[in-house]
Formats: sequence, structure tokens, C-alpha cells
Amino acid sequence: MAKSRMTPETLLPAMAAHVLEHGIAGVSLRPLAKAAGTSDRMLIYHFGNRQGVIDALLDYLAGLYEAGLEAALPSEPAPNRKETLRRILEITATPQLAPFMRLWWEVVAASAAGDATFRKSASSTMGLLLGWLEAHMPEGDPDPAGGARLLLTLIEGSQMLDAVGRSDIAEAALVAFEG
Amino acid sequence: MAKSRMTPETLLPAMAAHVLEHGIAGVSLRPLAKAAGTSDRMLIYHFGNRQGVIDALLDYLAGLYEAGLEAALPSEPAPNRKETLRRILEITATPQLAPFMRLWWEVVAASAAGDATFRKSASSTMGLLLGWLEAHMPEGDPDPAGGARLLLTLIEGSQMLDAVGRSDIAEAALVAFEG
DNA sequence: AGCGATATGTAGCACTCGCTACAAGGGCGG
DNA sequence: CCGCCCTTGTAGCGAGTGCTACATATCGCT
Repeated sequence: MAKSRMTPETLLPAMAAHVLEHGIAGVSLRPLAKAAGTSDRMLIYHFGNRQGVIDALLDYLAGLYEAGLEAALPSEPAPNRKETLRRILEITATPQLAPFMRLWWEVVAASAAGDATFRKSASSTMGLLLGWLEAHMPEGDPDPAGGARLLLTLIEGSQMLDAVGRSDIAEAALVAFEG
Repeated sequence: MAKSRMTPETLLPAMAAHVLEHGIAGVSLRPLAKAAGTSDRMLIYHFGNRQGVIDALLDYLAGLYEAGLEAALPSEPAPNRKETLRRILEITATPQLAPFMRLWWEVVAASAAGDATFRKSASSTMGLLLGWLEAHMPEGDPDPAGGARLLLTLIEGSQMLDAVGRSDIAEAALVAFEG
């Protein structure tokens, strides 16, 4: 019966694409399996249960996001904090990263609801972003560590405001930011 | 048969309590109805359909949140932006407002996923908070409007970081904030 | 008192959910 | 070539979903 011997690794890209479009928190096995060209039966077989599927997807998506970010982020340092902030906000609004933002708020919501898996993923994603920011703070910044944390907080606040349709507030905040 | 003649208004408080504990985005009618001492049948009767129930709940919860916030927020202006920020963050970490935070990220996630009802609710909540902030900016602030938007962005970023277990970042950001 | 509108309980429909039991095909080592 | 194991399909279970049909109880009004 076996035609192609699909491994978990084979399935993940297609499932990730489905999840990026339809969300991950409430995803159900049958549509997910169909999107990957297999059956719910096989997802359970490969990943044990639904939670296993989601865990694997979160891991895989974190890698995808990191790669996408790495590709989009410029390496030249900005002259000051405000410009650093402006560049990051511009990049994270990139269409190819946009589906990740929708997913991101799902991860945050699940974290806030107490889901350990999602929280761990979210927490490490923030660590990743913070690390990049620290490494790309303007030269001569008096407090790169603190500044990076301040910028990260502003970035996330801006993105939340974008998500609820109040990018006007985020833009005004950027203007008012003295960096 | 009718025992108590429950009106939609009678049902809302109990339903709100249930939703604050169990989430609103994926709430299902039967447990919700049981929590309110009625049946799914009656929820549909009173609110038309599930969406009607959720709409009514969002409205009611927005009112609850506003009232809780109004009760918790002090009226004396802070000496500077940083202190204003610190006070707000302290208040929104209040236990009685905590369940609302969990709900809030659900609302944000649904907004990001394109749900119009949730987005409208989230957007107006941000408007509410912004209005309060503008009215409570420090005396003599050079740019109260811009400053309020900057603070709101920082507040929301901090709360997101809290939600994913990275309050360490939010606290360092507060320290690094020059207001 | 009687009648119509309002309110509520019961049963059920058609569907999806995660997951499992069973059987069987395909690959590989002996 | 045989037999075992890994993989996969089919069918289905029990529970839960939003919602509806129908019957009936209760209230306000005349």
C-alpha cells in the first residue's frame, strides 16, 4: 500500500504552510493531514497524538521564522535607537513574515492561557529576537543591553497595535520615541 | 415550565465569569449555558446564534473591564512618564484584572486572524486606554498626545512579554526607559 | 376566563473531533 | 522465497458541536 514512505520531516513543510494560513492553536488533524497529502491516521502514527503534531510544528515553524528573519534583517547597524526601531518595524511588516505574525498572536494567547508548549516556544522566540537586537544596537549606544530590551518592548507593542488595527497609535509612538 | 424568566441581562454576568475563566474564542454553548444555569437552547433563543452570544459577551466584558480599570486607576498624575508607566504596569498586574489579560490576548489573536467583531472590540479598548493615558499624562509634559501613545505601546509590549513569561525583559525595558 | 405571545424543556439531526482496532500491502533480512 | 516488521488504508467509536422541530408551560391582556 505504501506509495511514497512519508517521514515526519517530509510532512512538516506542507503542514507548516497549512498552519500559517489557518492557524495552529485550534488546528484539527483531518484538514491538516489532507493539506500534507496524508491522513489523520498517519499523523497520529508519526507524532503519537495531536499534541505531538503541534509540538513538532512549533519547532519547525520557529526554525522557519528564524531563517526568514535572518534573510530579511539587514546587517548594517543603524545610527541610533529610533532608526533601529523603524527598520525592524518595517521588516516585520514584510509580506513574507506577515503570516508568522498572525501565528504569533495565537502563540501568545495560548501562552497567556497557560499552555506550556506554546509558552516555551514564545519565550525562546523573544530570546532570539532580543539576541539579534543586542547584537545590532547602534554603535556607541550607552546601554546596549537595556536599550535592546526597551526596543523589543516597543516592537511588540507596535505589532500588537497593528494586529488590532491601531497602527496609527504605533506610528505616533515611533514619532514620539526619543532614541 | 418557566421558573425564573431569565433575560439576556440576567445571563451575562454568569457567562462572563465562565468566559473569564475558560476563554471566549473557542467557548461552546453547552458548558457556557450550564455555567449560567440555563441551556444551549435558551442561549440561541435569546441571542440568535453563537456569534450573537459572543458579541454580547464582548460588549459586556468591555464594560466590566472599563469599570475595573476605573476603580483601580489612581487619579493623581505622576511626576514623569516613567513613573506613569510604572504605575500602570503595576495596576494592570492586579489580580482582579489578571483574568482580563488572558482574555485580552485571545481577542488580539482573533483580531490578527481577521475576526471583525474581536478587532472592533480590541480597537475600542485601545482607544479607551489611550484616552485615559492622555488625560493622566504628567503635568508639563512637552507632548502629552505623543507621549501617551508611546506609553501605551510600551505598556502593551510589556504585557505581552509578561504573558509569555519574559517579564524580565519588560522590567529591564522599564529601567532603560528615559521618561 | 380565554387567548395569544413569550419562554423553556426534550429530542434529535448532521456534522466534526481525536483516536483506535483491524487488516493488509511493501520493504528487507534470513 | 519466506516471514517479519514497518507503514498505511478503512471503518468506526464515543463524545461534542451548533442548531432546529415540536410540544408545552406560563404570563399579560382583554
